[in-house]
This record gives sequence, C-alpha cells and structure tokens, in this order.
Amino acid sequence: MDMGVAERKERHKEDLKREILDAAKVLFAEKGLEATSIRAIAEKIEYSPATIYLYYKDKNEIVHALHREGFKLLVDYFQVLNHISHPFERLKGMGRAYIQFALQNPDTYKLLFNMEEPLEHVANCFEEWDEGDRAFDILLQTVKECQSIGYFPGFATEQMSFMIWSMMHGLCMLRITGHLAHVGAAKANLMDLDQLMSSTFETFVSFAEKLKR
Amino acid sequence: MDMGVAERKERHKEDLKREILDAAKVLFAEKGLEATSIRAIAEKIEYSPATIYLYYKDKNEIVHALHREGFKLLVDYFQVLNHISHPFERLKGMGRAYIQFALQNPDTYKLLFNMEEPLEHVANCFEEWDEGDRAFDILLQTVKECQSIGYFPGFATEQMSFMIWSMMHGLCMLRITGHLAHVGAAKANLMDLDQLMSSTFETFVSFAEKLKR
DNA sequence: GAGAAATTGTGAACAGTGTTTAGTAAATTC
DNA sequence: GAATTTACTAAACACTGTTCACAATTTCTC
Repeated sequence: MDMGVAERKERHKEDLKREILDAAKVLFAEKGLEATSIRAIAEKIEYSPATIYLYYKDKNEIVHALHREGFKLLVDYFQVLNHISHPFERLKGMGRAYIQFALQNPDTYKLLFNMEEPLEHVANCFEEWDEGDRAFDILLQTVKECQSIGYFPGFATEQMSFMIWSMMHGLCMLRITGHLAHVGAAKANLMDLDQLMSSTFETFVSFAEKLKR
Repeated sequence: MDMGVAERKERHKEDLKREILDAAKVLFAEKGLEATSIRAIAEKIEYSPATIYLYYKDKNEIVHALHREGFKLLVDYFQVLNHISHPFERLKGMGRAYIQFALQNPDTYKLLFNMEEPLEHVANCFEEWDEGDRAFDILLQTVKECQSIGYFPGFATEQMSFMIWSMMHGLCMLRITGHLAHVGAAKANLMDLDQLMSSTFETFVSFAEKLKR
C-alpha cells in the first residue's frame, strides 16, 4: 500500500469517527443521553452497531468526545467577551453568554456540568479537563480584575468566583430541569420563563453592583 | 372474610409496599437511581420481580414515592428553624439546613431537584408537589420578612428568592456531581471540600448582609 | 366441611440495552 | 494469482423494564 492510499484510508477512518460523533450529537440533543442507543447511532450512519466499537472503545468514549467538543463550544460563546475592556461589564457578559449557552445547548450543558461519569474519567486523564479549568481561570481572572477597580471589596477571590459560578449553574440547572417552570408558574405567572430567568440574573447583577467600594 | 382479617390483609399489603420502598431507597442510595434494577429490589425483599408490579405500577411510581418521602425529609431538616425568630438568622439557618440535607442525602437531593421525570408526572397530578411549593413558600415568606426589617431593599421578593435558591442549588449540585472537587483541587487545594463549600456559603451570606438599609 | 371465587405470587417471555466474538467479504501486498 | 491484512457484520451474552398466562393459596358461599 503506497503512501497516498494510506493517507486516504486514514482520512476515511477519521471521517467515520466524525460521522459517528455527529450522529450521536444529534440523537443526544433529540432524545437525551441515556435514551440514545448505540444501535440508534449505528442505524443513523447506516452501519452495524459493532462497527462503532471499531472507532470508539465504548459509549463512554463517545460521551467524552462530546464533552471535549462541548467545552470548545462554550469557549466560543465566551470569545466575544475579549473585546469588553471593563472587567465588570465583561463579567456581566460572561453571565449572559453562560446562560445563552445553557439554554441553546441544554444537553451539552448537562453533559459538561451535571454528569459525574466524564469527570471521573477526566481525573485519571489529567490533560483533558484543561479547557474546563481554563474556563474557570477566566472567571477567576475577571473577578480579580473587578476587585482591582473596587468591586467586591474584602471578599476572597476564589470564594467569590465559586459563588458566582454556583449562582449561574443553579439558575441554569433549575431552568433546564424544569423546576423553575414549575414553581415559577405558581408564583410568578405573569412573565415567561426566559424573562423570569434574566430578571433573576439582573437581580444578581445589581446585587453585586451595589457592593462597590 | 370478616373485617379483622381484611384489615390484617390490608396492613400486610401496606407492609410489603413499605418493604419495597425501603429496599429501593437503600439500593438507590448505594448504587444510584439508574443503576438499581427492579430485579435487584425484588431479590432484596426475596420476591419475584413480577410481584413488585402488583404494588407499584412501574419503576416511576417507586421513584415518585421516594420523591414524596424526600420532601418530607427536607421539611424535617427545616423544622428546627421555626424557633429562630430573627428572619435573617432563619434564612441563614435555612441555607445551612439545605446544604446539610443535600450532603447527607445526595441521591435524594438529586431526585428532588435534579430530575426531570418526576416533575412531569407531578405537573399532571397537581396536588403531589404541594410540599415542594410549600418549601419555596417558606423561602418567599422568610425573604419577605427580611425585607420588612431592612434587608435587600428595593429588590423584588420573587427574584430575590429565586436567586437565593439558585445559589444554594448550584453550590449543592456542583459539590454532589464532583465539579467543585475537581476545580477546587486545582485552585484552592489548601482546604477540604466542606470547608470550601461552607466558606463559599458564608461569602454569600456576608454578601447579602452588606445590603442592609 | 366441600366447592367456587378471588387474591397473591411467579416463570417465562418480549423488546430493548451495551458489548464481545467469531466469521465473512473486500482491499492490499507479495 | 495467492496470501494477508483490513473493514465490517450477524449472532450471541448478560443485562434492563415490563407483561402475561399460569399456579398456589386464601377467602367466600353453600
């Protein structure tokens, strides 16, 4: 086998890996993670179920691949923030981008921040979670910059950042799982959910804003 | 069949329902929700798998039963707070009780606040979620009382309450899923997780405390 | 008491899951 | 053209939730 053919073969192999991943992504988004079977993925790409195991060790490895791609997507959502020079404005933008990401990609969000399995795998892999750490580093850095111009005086940067992340994560998860919808329907039936969510977020922002030195 | 026997029968039937529920509770806590099978529950109570379906319509109904019990347990955690007269102190107590509940019963917590299925069922049942609403009502009421003595001036009670709930939920979920552990290990490796969590909570408290009129 | 009826429990099966393995068909190398 | 490697798959294994026809037991009626 000459080199040109080997290359083409290799390329085809990579193509099929992508096809599998894309099919999995679509099905996961449609039916959720647990509800999509290897057989369904196989059928979508018109291959035998066993073929998938030639390209991915098991279902977990597919999930992990989507995990990596999910983080890249999140980083994309944060990309536009680089042009905001004011730290607190950037922090606000991060919050809005985070919410947007969560609402537009709820299954990916759950994959990234609400599952335990991929995390365990990642703890043994070391490198792989880098982008996750990097995302949190961005938050830490931004909070620090906010503090340098008088915001959040006297608060530890780490705790402050964890607090903000918890706030955003809780809001997104309550929304995604439907708990916000349920309690919201009973208590604040005037506005729709997105309004309720963003107004809660804005409440948090103005909450934070009042704490300026 | 006379009345005494009918009663004993009925009692036995209730007993078996309880046995199933208790076995399910233990197995769920041990291996998680998805990982425990009807067959495993059946084996634990030494009955045939099919027998379980004589007492519960399906696995969901077992989950819903545990859902109801979970809320009762949460209300128990909140019971001690009735004796705290100062609203803000009571609010702080609620936060600590909530965290305690989540950490001591992580699977139940996930069942109550991180699953979508039981919520859908409940939306069609109406009554069943009462205790969930009641728990949120307690929060609403407490926030309102805090505002009446000068806390959170100028903030809408609903949004404020949602914000607090989101904060607590996010903190608990990040802890339970292990995300706090992962990022925490890299960034704040000095303290253990419970310390990190409670110090983040206290940060939020002092954050809120500074906003007094 | 004896027979009918209703209750209570189960083994076996169905359709589905993730995964493995033995074996086939095709492409590549010699 | 023959040998070997590659790409793929049908079939099976051990699970899952769930159903159903059937058996055992208990209760009711006479």
